[in-house]
Amino acid sequence: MVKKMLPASEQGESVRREIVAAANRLFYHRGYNQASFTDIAEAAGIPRGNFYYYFKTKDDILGAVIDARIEGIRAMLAEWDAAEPNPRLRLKLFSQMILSSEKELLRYGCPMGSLNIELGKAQPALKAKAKKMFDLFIDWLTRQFAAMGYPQAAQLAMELMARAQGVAVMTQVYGDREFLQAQLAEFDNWIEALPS
Amino acid sequence: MVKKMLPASEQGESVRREIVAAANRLFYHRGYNQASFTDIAEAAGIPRGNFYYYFKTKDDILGAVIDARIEGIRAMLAEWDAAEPNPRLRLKLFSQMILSSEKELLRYGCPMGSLNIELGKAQPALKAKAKKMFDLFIDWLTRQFAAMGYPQAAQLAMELMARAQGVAVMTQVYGDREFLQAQLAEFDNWIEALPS
DNA sequence: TCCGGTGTTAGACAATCGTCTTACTATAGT
DNA sequence: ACTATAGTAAGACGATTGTCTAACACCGGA
Repeated sequence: MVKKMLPASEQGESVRREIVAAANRLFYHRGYNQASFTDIAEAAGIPRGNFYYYFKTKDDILGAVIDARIEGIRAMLAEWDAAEPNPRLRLKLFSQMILSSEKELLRYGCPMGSLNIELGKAQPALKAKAKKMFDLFIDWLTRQFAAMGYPQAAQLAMELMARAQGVAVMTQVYGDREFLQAQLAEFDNWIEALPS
Repeated sequence: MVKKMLPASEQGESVRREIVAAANRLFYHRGYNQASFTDIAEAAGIPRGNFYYYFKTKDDILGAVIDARIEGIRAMLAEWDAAEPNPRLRLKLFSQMILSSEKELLRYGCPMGSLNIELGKAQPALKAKAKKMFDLFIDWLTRQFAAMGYPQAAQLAMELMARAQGVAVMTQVYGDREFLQAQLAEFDNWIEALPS
Protein backbone atom coordinates (compact mmCIF):
# COMPACT_ATOMS: atom_id res chain seq x y z
CA MET A 1 0.00 0.00 0.00
CA VAL A 2 1.32 3.37 -0.97
CA LYS A 3 0.85 6.01 1.64
CA LYS A 4 -1.27 8.94 0.61
CA MET A 5 0.86 12.02 0.41
CA LEU A 6 -1.72 14.71 0.85
CA PRO A 7 -3.17 15.98 4.09
CA ALA A 8 -6.71 14.82 4.57
CA SER A 9 -8.36 18.07 3.64
CA GLU A 10 -6.33 18.50 0.47
CA GLN A 11 -6.99 14.93 -0.54
CA GLY A 12 -10.68 15.50 -0.22
CA GLU A 13 -10.43 18.67 -2.25
CA SER A 14 -8.66 16.85 -5.05
CA VAL A 15 -11.40 14.22 -5.26
CA ARG A 16 -13.96 16.97 -5.23
CA ARG A 17 -12.21 18.65 -8.13
CA GLU A 18 -12.16 15.41 -10.08
CA ILE A 19 -15.88 15.01 -9.61
CA VAL A 20 -16.49 18.57 -10.77
CA ALA A 21 -14.19 18.12 -13.77
CA ALA A 22 -15.91 14.90 -14.83
CA ALA A 23 -19.36 16.39 -14.32
CA ASN A 24 -18.33 19.47 -16.27
CA ARG A 25 -17.35 17.35 -19.27
CA LEU A 26 -20.46 15.21 -19.13
CA PHE A 27 -22.89 18.07 -18.64
CA TYR A 28 -21.40 19.64 -21.73
CA HIS A 29 -21.27 16.51 -23.87
CA ARG A 30 -24.61 14.95 -22.93
CA GLY A 31 -26.56 17.76 -21.31
CA TYR A 32 -27.27 18.18 -17.63
CA ASN A 33 -30.35 15.99 -17.41
CA GLN A 34 -28.88 13.24 -19.55
CA ALA A 35 -25.72 12.88 -17.50
CA SER A 36 -26.43 10.49 -14.63
CA PHE A 37 -24.76 10.11 -11.24
CA THR A 38 -23.46 6.75 -12.40
CA ASP A 39 -21.91 8.30 -15.52
CA ILE A 40 -20.13 10.95 -13.51
CA ALA A 41 -18.88 8.43 -10.95
CA GLU A 42 -17.44 6.24 -13.67
CA ALA A 43 -15.81 9.17 -15.43
CA ALA A 44 -14.35 10.45 -12.19
CA GLY A 45 -13.18 6.98 -11.16
CA ILE A 46 -14.89 6.96 -7.80
CA PRO A 47 -17.70 4.74 -6.48
CA ARG A 48 -21.22 6.07 -6.62
CA GLY A 49 -21.64 5.97 -2.88
CA ASN A 50 -18.84 8.42 -2.35
CA PHE A 51 -20.77 11.23 -3.97
CA TYR A 52 -23.02 12.08 -1.12
CA TYR A 53 -20.04 13.01 1.01
CA TYR A 54 -19.18 15.84 -1.35
CA PHE A 55 -22.54 16.82 -2.84
CA LYS A 56 -25.99 16.31 -1.43
CA THR A 57 -27.85 16.63 -4.72
CA LYS A 58 -27.21 16.65 -8.42
CA ASP A 59 -28.14 20.31 -8.45
CA ASP A 60 -25.28 20.92 -6.02
CA ILE A 61 -22.90 19.36 -8.50
CA LEU A 62 -24.19 21.62 -11.23
CA GLY A 63 -23.73 24.56 -8.91
CA ALA A 64 -20.11 23.58 -8.38
CA VAL A 65 -19.63 23.02 -12.12
CA ILE A 66 -20.99 26.46 -12.94
CA ASP A 67 -18.82 28.01 -10.24
CA ALA A 68 -15.80 26.32 -11.78
CA ARG A 69 -16.73 27.51 -15.24
CA ILE A 70 -17.26 31.03 -13.98
CA GLU A 71 -13.86 30.94 -12.34
CA GLY A 72 -12.33 29.71 -15.58
CA ILE A 73 -13.98 32.45 -17.60
CA ARG A 74 -12.91 35.06 -15.09
CA ALA A 75 -9.31 33.86 -15.27
CA MET A 76 -9.38 33.82 -19.07
CA LEU A 77 -10.75 37.34 -19.32
CA ALA A 78 -8.19 38.59 -16.80
CA GLU A 79 -5.48 36.96 -18.85
CA TRP A 80 -6.72 38.70 -22.00
CA ASP A 81 -6.81 42.02 -20.18
CA ALA A 82 -3.25 41.51 -18.98
CA ALA A 83 -1.89 40.33 -22.32
CA GLU A 84 -3.45 42.96 -24.56
CA PRO A 85 -4.26 46.57 -23.68
CA ASN A 86 -5.88 47.43 -27.02
CA PRO A 87 -9.64 46.72 -26.78
CA ARG A 88 -9.88 46.13 -30.51
CA LEU A 89 -7.24 43.43 -30.34
CA ARG A 90 -8.84 42.01 -27.22
CA LEU A 91 -11.94 41.33 -29.26
CA LYS A 92 -9.78 39.29 -31.57
CA LEU A 93 -8.73 37.14 -28.62
CA PHE A 94 -12.42 36.47 -28.13
CA SER A 95 -12.83 35.21 -31.67
CA GLN A 96 -9.62 33.20 -31.46
CA MET A 97 -10.96 31.47 -28.37
CA ILE A 98 -14.05 30.39 -30.28
CA LEU A 99 -11.97 29.10 -33.16
CA SER A 100 -9.68 27.17 -30.81
CA SER A 101 -12.64 25.22 -29.45
CA GLU A 102 -13.83 24.42 -32.95
CA LYS A 103 -13.79 20.66 -32.54
CA GLU A 104 -16.02 20.52 -29.47
CA LEU A 105 -18.21 23.30 -30.82
CA LEU A 106 -19.04 21.20 -33.86
CA ARG A 107 -20.21 18.26 -31.77
CA TYR A 108 -21.68 19.79 -28.65
CA GLY A 109 -22.41 23.42 -29.41
CA CYS A 110 -21.58 26.27 -27.09
CA PRO A 111 -21.26 25.04 -23.49
CA MET A 112 -22.84 28.21 -22.12
CA GLY A 113 -25.60 28.50 -24.68
CA SER A 114 -26.67 24.87 -24.70
CA LEU A 115 -26.74 24.68 -20.91
CA ASN A 116 -28.81 27.84 -20.61
CA ILE A 117 -31.27 26.66 -23.21
CA GLU A 118 -31.70 23.30 -21.52
CA LEU A 119 -32.13 24.72 -18.03
CA GLY A 120 -34.26 27.61 -19.20
CA LYS A 121 -37.00 25.26 -20.33
CA ALA A 122 -38.04 23.93 -16.94
CA GLN A 123 -35.36 24.60 -14.30
CA PRO A 124 -35.42 28.37 -13.75
CA ALA A 125 -33.43 28.33 -10.50
CA LEU A 126 -30.52 26.52 -12.10
CA LYS A 127 -30.73 28.65 -15.22
CA ALA A 128 -30.35 31.80 -13.16
CA LYS A 129 -26.95 30.51 -12.08
CA ALA A 130 -25.98 29.48 -15.59
CA LYS A 131 -26.86 32.91 -16.91
CA LYS A 132 -24.01 34.38 -14.87
CA MET A 133 -21.54 32.88 -17.31
CA PHE A 134 -23.05 35.06 -19.99
CA ASP A 135 -22.95 38.08 -17.71
CA LEU A 136 -19.18 37.80 -17.44
CA PHE A 137 -18.73 37.90 -21.20
CA ILE A 138 -21.32 40.60 -21.74
CA ASP A 139 -19.72 42.82 -19.12
CA TRP A 140 -16.26 42.26 -20.53
CA LEU A 141 -17.38 42.95 -24.10
CA THR A 142 -19.22 46.05 -22.91
CA ARG A 143 -16.02 47.31 -21.32
CA GLN A 144 -14.09 46.82 -24.53
CA PHE A 145 -16.63 48.68 -26.62
CA ALA A 146 -16.81 51.43 -24.01
CA ALA A 147 -13.02 51.73 -24.09
CA MET A 148 -13.32 52.19 -27.84
CA GLY A 149 -15.62 55.11 -27.21
CA TYR A 150 -18.98 53.61 -28.11
CA PRO A 151 -21.86 55.08 -26.12
CA GLN A 152 -24.05 52.01 -26.80
CA ALA A 153 -21.39 49.58 -25.63
CA ALA A 154 -23.77 47.29 -23.75
CA GLN A 155 -26.03 46.96 -26.75
CA LEU A 156 -23.10 46.21 -29.01
CA ALA A 157 -21.96 43.53 -26.58
CA MET A 158 -25.35 41.85 -26.71
CA GLU A 159 -25.38 41.94 -30.49
CA LEU A 160 -21.92 40.49 -30.71
CA MET A 161 -22.74 37.69 -28.29
CA ALA A 162 -25.95 36.98 -30.22
CA ARG A 163 -23.91 36.68 -33.36
CA ALA A 164 -21.50 34.29 -31.71
CA GLN A 165 -24.33 32.17 -30.35
CA GLY A 166 -26.02 32.03 -33.72
CA VAL A 167 -22.84 30.89 -35.39
CA ALA A 168 -22.40 28.26 -32.69
CA VAL A 169 -25.90 26.91 -33.22
CA MET A 170 -25.63 26.73 -37.00
CA THR A 171 -22.16 25.23 -36.74
CA GLN A 172 -23.47 22.41 -34.60
CA VAL A 173 -26.68 21.90 -36.58
CA TYR A 174 -24.82 21.57 -39.88
CA GLY A 175 -21.51 20.27 -38.52
CA ASP A 176 -19.93 22.81 -40.82
CA ARG A 177 -16.44 23.84 -39.79
CA GLU A 178 -15.98 25.97 -42.89
CA PHE A 179 -19.00 28.03 -42.00
CA LEU A 180 -17.54 28.60 -38.55
CA GLN A 181 -14.19 29.64 -39.94
CA ALA A 182 -15.72 31.92 -42.55
CA GLN A 183 -17.93 33.61 -39.98
CA LEU A 184 -15.03 34.16 -37.60
CA ALA A 185 -12.92 35.57 -40.41
CA GLU A 186 -15.72 37.94 -41.27
CA PHE A 187 -16.01 38.80 -37.64
CA ASP A 188 -12.32 39.71 -37.52
CA ASN A 189 -12.79 41.95 -40.53
CA TRP A 190 -15.69 43.62 -38.81
CA ILE A 191 -13.55 44.29 -35.74
CA GLU A 192 -10.82 45.89 -37.83
CA ALA A 193 -13.33 48.03 -39.67
CA LEU A 194 -14.91 49.31 -36.47
CA PRO A 195 -14.69 53.12 -36.47
CA SER A 196 -12.91 55.10 -33.75
CA MET B 1 -73.60 6.50 -24.36
CA VAL B 2 -73.11 8.68 -27.37
CA LYS B 3 -72.32 6.84 -30.53
CA LYS B 4 -68.97 7.60 -32.06
CA MET B 5 -69.46 9.47 -35.27
CA LEU B 6 -66.21 8.76 -37.01
CA PRO B 7 -65.36 5.68 -39.01
CA ALA B 8 -62.88 3.53 -37.14
CA SER B 9 -59.85 4.58 -39.09
CA GLU B 10 -60.56 8.28 -38.76
CA GLN B 11 -61.13 7.94 -35.06
CA GLY B 12 -57.74 6.35 -34.64
CA GLU B 13 -56.16 9.06 -36.70
CA SER B 14 -57.64 11.75 -34.50
CA VAL B 15 -56.23 10.15 -31.34
CA ARG B 16 -52.91 9.84 -33.06
CA ARG B 17 -52.97 13.51 -33.93
CA GLU B 18 -53.76 14.41 -30.33
CA ILE B 19 -50.79 12.41 -29.13
CA VAL B 20 -48.51 14.10 -31.63
CA ALA B 21 -49.86 17.53 -30.72
CA ALA B 22 -49.35 16.96 -27.00
CA ALA B 23 -45.88 15.54 -27.55
CA ASN B 24 -45.02 18.46 -29.80
CA ARG B 25 -45.87 20.95 -27.06
CA LEU B 26 -44.04 19.03 -24.36
CA PHE B 27 -40.93 18.37 -26.40
CA TYR B 28 -40.73 22.08 -26.99
CA HIS B 29 -41.50 23.21 -23.46
CA ARG B 30 -39.47 20.64 -21.53
CA GLY B 31 -37.09 19.18 -24.07
CA TYR B 32 -37.34 15.75 -25.66
CA ASN B 33 -35.58 13.77 -22.96
CA GLN B 34 -37.36 15.53 -20.12
CA ALA B 35 -40.84 14.89 -21.47
CA SER B 36 -41.97 11.46 -20.29
CA PHE B 37 -44.52 9.06 -21.70
CA THR B 38 -46.67 9.73 -18.65
CA ASP B 39 -46.53 13.48 -19.25
CA ILE B 40 -47.59 13.11 -22.85
CA ALA B 41 -50.39 10.71 -21.97
CA GLU B 42 -51.78 13.12 -19.39
CA ALA B 43 -51.55 16.07 -21.75
CA ALA B 44 -53.23 14.12 -24.52
CA GLY B 45 -55.90 12.79 -22.17
CA ILE B 46 -55.36 9.14 -22.97
CA PRO B 47 -54.12 6.29 -20.76
CA ARG B 48 -50.45 5.38 -20.96
CA GLY B 49 -51.17 1.90 -22.21
CA ASN B 50 -52.81 3.21 -25.34
CA PHE B 51 -49.55 4.57 -26.66
CA TYR B 52 -48.09 1.36 -27.87
CA TYR B 53 -50.91 0.91 -30.31
CA TYR B 54 -49.85 4.06 -32.17
CA PHE B 55 -46.13 4.27 -31.49
CA LYS B 56 -43.70 1.53 -30.65
CA THR B 57 -41.04 3.76 -29.12
CA LYS B 58 -40.55 7.29 -27.88
CA ASP B 59 -38.27 7.88 -30.83
CA ASP B 60 -41.21 7.05 -33.10
CA ILE B 61 -43.23 9.77 -31.42
CA LEU B 62 -40.43 12.25 -31.99
CA GLY B 63 -40.31 11.16 -35.60
CA ALA B 64 -44.02 11.87 -35.96
CA VAL B 65 -43.62 15.19 -34.16
CA ILE B 66 -40.83 16.26 -36.48
CA ASP B 67 -42.86 15.15 -39.50
CA ALA B 68 -45.74 17.27 -38.25
CA ARG B 69 -43.48 20.25 -37.71
CA ILE B 70 -41.99 19.83 -41.15
CA GLU B 71 -45.45 19.74 -42.64
CA GLY B 72 -46.36 22.88 -40.73
CA ILE B 73 -43.27 24.70 -41.92
CA ARG B 74 -43.88 23.60 -45.47
CA ALA B 75 -47.45 24.89 -45.35
CA MET B 76 -46.34 28.20 -43.84
CA LEU B 77 -43.67 28.76 -46.47
CA ALA B 78 -46.12 27.89 -49.24
CA GLU B 79 -48.56 30.38 -47.77
CA TRP B 80 -45.90 33.08 -47.76
CA ASP B 81 -45.02 32.30 -51.34
CA ALA B 82 -48.67 32.53 -52.33
CA ALA B 83 -49.37 35.72 -50.40
CA GLU B 84 -46.34 37.73 -51.41
CA PRO B 85 -44.45 37.56 -54.70
CA ASN B 86 -41.75 40.07 -53.75
CA PRO B 87 -38.82 38.19 -52.16
CA ARG B 88 -37.79 41.22 -50.14
CA LEU B 89 -41.22 41.43 -48.54
CA ARG B 90 -41.26 37.69 -48.07
CA LEU B 91 -38.26 38.06 -45.82
CA LYS B 92 -40.32 40.45 -43.73
CA LEU B 93 -42.89 37.73 -43.26
CA PHE B 94 -40.09 35.63 -41.85
CA SER B 95 -39.23 38.26 -39.26
CA GLN B 96 -42.91 38.83 -38.47
CA MET B 97 -43.28 35.15 -37.77
CA ILE B 98 -40.48 35.31 -35.21
CA LEU B 99 -42.01 38.34 -33.55
CA SER B 100 -45.41 36.70 -33.39
CA SER B 101 -44.00 33.81 -31.38
CA GLU B 102 -42.30 36.21 -28.98
CA LYS B 103 -43.96 34.89 -25.85
CA GLU B 104 -42.93 31.28 -26.29
CA LEU B 105 -39.54 32.30 -27.61
CA LEU B 106 -38.78 34.10 -24.36
CA ARG B 107 -39.51 31.03 -22.25
CA TYR B 108 -38.49 28.12 -24.39
CA GLY B 109 -36.19 29.42 -27.08
CA CYS B 110 -36.42 28.43 -30.72
CA PRO B 111 -38.21 25.07 -31.11
CA MET B 112 -35.94 24.05 -33.99
CA GLY B 113 -32.71 25.28 -32.48
CA SER B 114 -33.21 23.94 -28.99
CA LEU B 115 -34.28 20.53 -30.26
CA ASN B 116 -31.30 20.26 -32.58
CA ILE B 117 -28.90 21.28 -29.85
CA GLU B 118 -30.34 18.75 -27.44
CA LEU B 119 -30.37 15.87 -29.90
CA GLY B 120 -27.01 16.79 -31.38
CA LYS B 121 -25.24 16.09 -28.13
CA ALA B 122 -25.80 12.34 -27.97
CA GLN B 123 -28.62 11.26 -30.33
CA PRO B 124 -27.23 11.70 -33.84
CA ALA B 125 -29.89 9.64 -35.60
CA LEU B 126 -32.71 11.73 -34.22
CA LYS B 127 -30.80 14.95 -34.82
CA ALA B 128 -30.46 14.11 -38.50
CA LYS B 129 -34.25 14.18 -38.73
CA ALA B 130 -34.52 17.38 -36.73
CA LYS B 131 -32.04 19.08 -39.00
CA LYS B 132 -34.50 18.80 -41.88
CA MET B 133 -36.57 21.54 -40.30
CA PHE B 134 -33.64 23.86 -40.77
CA ASP B 135 -33.16 22.68 -44.32
CA LEU B 136 -36.63 23.87 -45.23
CA PHE B 137 -35.95 27.39 -44.01
CA ILE B 138 -32.45 27.52 -45.45
CA ASP B 139 -33.71 26.41 -48.85
CA TRP B 140 -36.56 28.90 -48.78
CA LEU B 141 -34.31 31.77 -47.71
CA THR B 142 -31.81 30.77 -50.38
CA ARG B 143 -34.54 30.98 -52.99
CA GLN B 144 -35.52 34.47 -51.86
CA PHE B 145 -31.97 35.77 -52.00
CA ALA B 146 -31.45 34.09 -55.36
CA ALA B 147 -34.60 35.76 -56.64
CA MET B 148 -33.12 39.06 -55.54
CA GLY B 149 -30.13 38.33 -57.71
CA TYR B 150 -27.53 37.41 -55.11
CA PRO B 151 -24.99 34.88 -56.36
CA GLN B 152 -24.11 33.79 -52.81
CA ALA B 153 -27.72 33.22 -51.87
CA ALA B 154 -27.08 30.03 -49.89
CA GLN B 155 -24.40 31.68 -47.82
CA LEU B 156 -26.64 34.66 -47.09
CA ALA B 157 -29.38 32.29 -46.00
CA MET B 158 -27.04 30.61 -43.52
CA GLU B 159 -25.93 33.95 -42.15
CA LEU B 160 -29.47 35.14 -41.74
CA MET B 161 -30.53 31.98 -39.97
CA ALA B 162 -27.49 32.21 -37.72
CA ARG B 163 -28.50 35.72 -36.82
CA ALA B 164 -32.03 34.61 -36.03
CA GLN B 165 -30.77 31.73 -33.89
CA GLY B 166 -28.41 33.99 -32.01
CA VAL B 167 -31.18 36.43 -31.24
CA ALA B 168 -33.37 33.56 -30.09
CA VAL B 169 -30.70 32.28 -27.71
CA MET B 170 -29.95 35.68 -26.18
CA THR B 171 -33.65 36.44 -25.94
CA GLN B 172 -34.23 33.29 -23.91
CA VAL B 173 -31.08 33.64 -21.80
CA TYR B 174 -31.92 37.20 -20.76
CA GLY B 175 -35.69 36.98 -21.06
CA ASP B 176 -35.44 40.30 -22.85
CA ARG B 177 -38.35 41.04 -25.14
CA GLU B 178 -37.05 44.51 -25.95
CA PHE B 179 -33.83 43.04 -27.26
CA LEU B 180 -35.84 40.74 -29.49
CA GLN B 181 -37.97 43.57 -30.82
CA ALA B 182 -34.99 45.84 -31.39
CA GLN B 183 -33.11 43.14 -33.24
CA LEU B 184 -36.08 42.33 -35.44
CA ALA B 185 -36.58 46.02 -36.19
CA GLU B 186 -32.94 46.27 -37.17
CA PHE B 187 -33.38 43.17 -39.25
CA ASP B 188 -36.27 44.78 -41.13
CA ASN B 189 -34.13 47.83 -41.81
CA TRP B 190 -31.40 45.58 -43.12
CA ILE B 191 -33.86 43.90 -45.48
CA GLU B 192 -35.03 47.23 -46.86
CA ALA B 193 -31.47 48.41 -47.33
CA LEU B 194 -30.46 45.29 -49.24
CA PRO B 195 -29.12 46.34 -52.66
CA SER B 196 -30.59 45.16 -55.96
C1' DT C 1 -76.44 -12.60 -34.14
C1' DC C 2 -72.13 -13.63 -34.20
C1' DC C 3 -67.54 -12.45 -35.75
C1' DG C 4 -63.14 -10.05 -36.67
C1' DG C 5 -60.75 -6.27 -36.64
C1' DT C 6 -59.98 -1.61 -34.55
C1' DG C 7 -59.08 0.57 -30.72
C1' DT C 8 -58.87 0.80 -25.29
C1' DT C 9 -57.20 0.07 -20.70
C1' DA C 10 -54.79 -1.44 -16.61
C1' DG C 11 -50.98 -2.88 -15.10
C1' DA C 12 -46.58 -5.84 -15.17
C1' DC C 13 -41.76 -5.54 -16.39
C1' DA C 14 -36.77 -4.77 -15.92
C1' DA C 15 -33.82 -1.01 -15.86
C1' DT C 16 -32.34 3.18 -14.24
C1' DC C 17 -32.87 7.43 -11.84
C1' DG C 18 -31.33 10.50 -7.67
C1' DT C 19 -31.04 9.89 -2.86
C1' DC C 20 -29.53 8.12 1.37
C1' DT C 21 -27.92 4.79 5.19
C1' DT C 22 -24.66 2.09 6.98
C1' DA C 23 -20.41 0.00 7.80
C1' DC C 24 -15.81 0.35 6.83
C1' DT C 25 -10.66 2.19 6.41
C1' DA C 26 -7.10 5.34 7.01
C1' DT C 27 -4.93 8.95 9.15
C1' DA C 28 -3.58 12.90 12.27
C1' DG C 29 -3.25 14.58 16.89
C1' DT C 30 -2.68 13.52 21.48
C1' DA D 1 -1.56 3.27 21.35
C1' DC D 2 -6.10 5.35 21.35
C1' DT D 3 -9.47 8.18 19.48
C1' DA D 4 -11.88 11.48 16.69
C1' DT D 5 -12.39 12.59 12.22
C1' DA D 6 -12.04 12.56 7.14
C1' DG D 7 -12.92 9.91 3.56
C1' DT D 8 -14.22 5.31 1.15
C1' DA D 9 -17.25 1.86 -0.46
C1' DA D 10 -21.38 -1.10 -1.16
C1' DG D 11 -25.73 -1.32 -1.72
C1' DA D 12 -30.78 -0.49 -0.35
C1' DC D 13 -34.58 2.67 -1.23
C1' DG D 14 -38.76 4.31 -3.58
C1' DA D 15 -39.90 6.62 -7.65
C1' DT D 16 -39.91 6.88 -12.40
C1' DT D 17 -38.30 5.59 -16.91
C1' DG D 18 -39.62 3.36 -21.64
C1' DT D 19 -41.46 -0.88 -23.08
C1' DC D 20 -44.71 -4.49 -23.56
C1' DT D 21 -48.57 -7.98 -22.66
C1' DA D 22 -52.96 -9.53 -22.22
C1' DA D 23 -57.63 -8.89 -21.44
C1' DC D 24 -61.24 -5.83 -22.67
C1' DA D 25 -64.98 -2.83 -25.36
C1' DC D 26 -66.78 -1.49 -29.46
C1' DC D 27 -68.70 -1.63 -34.11
C1' DG D 28 -69.49 -2.68 -39.12
C1' DG D 29 -70.36 -6.48 -42.17
C1' DA D 30 -71.89 -11.30 -42.92
